[in-house]
This record gives sequence, structure tokens and C-alpha cells, in this order.
Amino acid sequence: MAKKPGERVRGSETGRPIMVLLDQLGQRWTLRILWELKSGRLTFRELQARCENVSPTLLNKRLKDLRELQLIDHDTGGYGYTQLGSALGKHLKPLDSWSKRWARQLDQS
Amino acid sequence: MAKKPGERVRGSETGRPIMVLLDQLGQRWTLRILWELKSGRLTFRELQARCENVSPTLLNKRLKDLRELQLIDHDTGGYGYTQLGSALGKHLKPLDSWSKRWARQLDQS
DNA sequence: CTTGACGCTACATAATATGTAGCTATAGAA
DNA sequence: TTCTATAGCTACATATTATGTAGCGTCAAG
Repeated sequence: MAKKPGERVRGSETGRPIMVLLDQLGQRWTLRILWELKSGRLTFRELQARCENVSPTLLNKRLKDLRELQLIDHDTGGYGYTQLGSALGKHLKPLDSWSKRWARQLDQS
Repeated sequence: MAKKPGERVRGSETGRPIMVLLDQLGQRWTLRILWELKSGRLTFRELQARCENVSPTLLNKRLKDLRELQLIDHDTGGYGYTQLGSALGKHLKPLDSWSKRWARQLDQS
């Protein structure tokens, strides 16, 4: 289901890894799910609660994709990062402080 | 049109800046557009060419949104980062090498 | 043998994105 | 002045995705 590096995606015939990644992250809720998992494992229903109003249909689809892509895995504790996923998650962290600066600057104008 | 920090977005009633950001970046082509601008200013048509097959309708919508959000601006040289946008762009850069590692690891399994 | 949590699936409806065509404006050459 | 080229779009029908609600099957505790 999910597109892997090397496969064609929107905007890239060749399937360059970065393009595949950007395409995946650009799908609704993907970034948000990765964000929520930063603080530890969560069950399906916990994720549903944190992502206010996400539909179970779509949440499930994204979780499947992220598992195929080996960014998350699933055990009795729920869903959580793989090693790869955790490395990606670390790159997302700085966005929090950036976004606060952004909010401040937009307020001024 | 675009949602700003403080406004309700998918998955966040309160409009926390990070949630607004993740929602915006999670819209198709947004990340890709920001990625392409990393290497300098590009005209509308150059962007269209780099984002193979993006429709002008949507490209225009995203550019409008990103301008409202003060991440990019537009002049005779085309579209390019604002200061804020450039800071965000810097956070995207490490994703390239991460994605290569990811591709290698997926190949093995 | 019921209750509650978990991880989903089905499906109709609504929101978004795509693809193609083509319009308007500006600049430079003929 | 009229041709050509480029830029920045807009219109619109169609196709793809996402949403919201209902509810199913499984397991474990009480």
C-alpha cells in the first residue's frame, strides 16, 4: 500500500528517497501521528484521542503504512517508534520552537 | 484561506502553533515546495517543472497559503523563502540523509 | 456471562486534488 | 504594430482521499 524508496510517487518518477519521504509526510495525519509518538508508545485509541477527530479508517491506514515503512511497530504496549522512526522523530522536535517563533512573528503583522 | 497559529485546525481545537504547522505541512505538495526552494528562488513555471505533474491550480493555492503564512514571498526573481521560511527550510535539510539511510535499511529487509 | 478496552472494518458523504485548456499581462524582436 | 515568448495564473469536470458514524470480533478481568 505505502510507497517505498525506489517507487514512483507524486512528483518523482525515480523514487528518490527524499521524494518518497516528502510524499508520505505530506499525507494527512502522518506527521501528526509521528509527532504524538515522540513521548512514548500509545494504543490505537490513545492515538485517536490525541489526534482529535481523526477517523479510525484513516488512522488505521496510516499506521499500516508507517509499519510497512518500518517507522513504527506494534506490540502489547501499543504503537511506537522503531529505531529508524525514532531518528526521524528527532528531526521533528526542533519544529516546536520554530513554530512558536513563527506564531510570535505573525502576531506582530 | 490558510490557517494561522491560534486558529482551529484538524486535530487541534486550540491552534497550538506546532499543530497548525503540522497540519499545513501535511497538505499535499507543501513540503515539496519548501524543499525545492532550498536551492534558491524559482518562478511559478520552474516550480511546476520540478514538482512533476503538480497542477497549477493547487500549486497556486499552496503558494498563496505559504505567502499568507510568511514563509515565502514573491518578486521579479520568482518565489523564494522569507527569513522565517529559510529557518524552516534548514530544519528540512537533515531529512535528505535520513531518507538515504532509510532506503538502505528497507532494501535489506 | 457481563463489562470494558483494544484494534479495527464498512460505507455513505464530503472535502481535496488532478488534468487539461486557455486567459491576461509584460517584454523584446521583427 | 504585430508576432513570439515567458510568466502567472483561472475554470471546471473528473477522480482520489478523507470524514463521521456505526458496529464487529477478540481478549481479559470481575
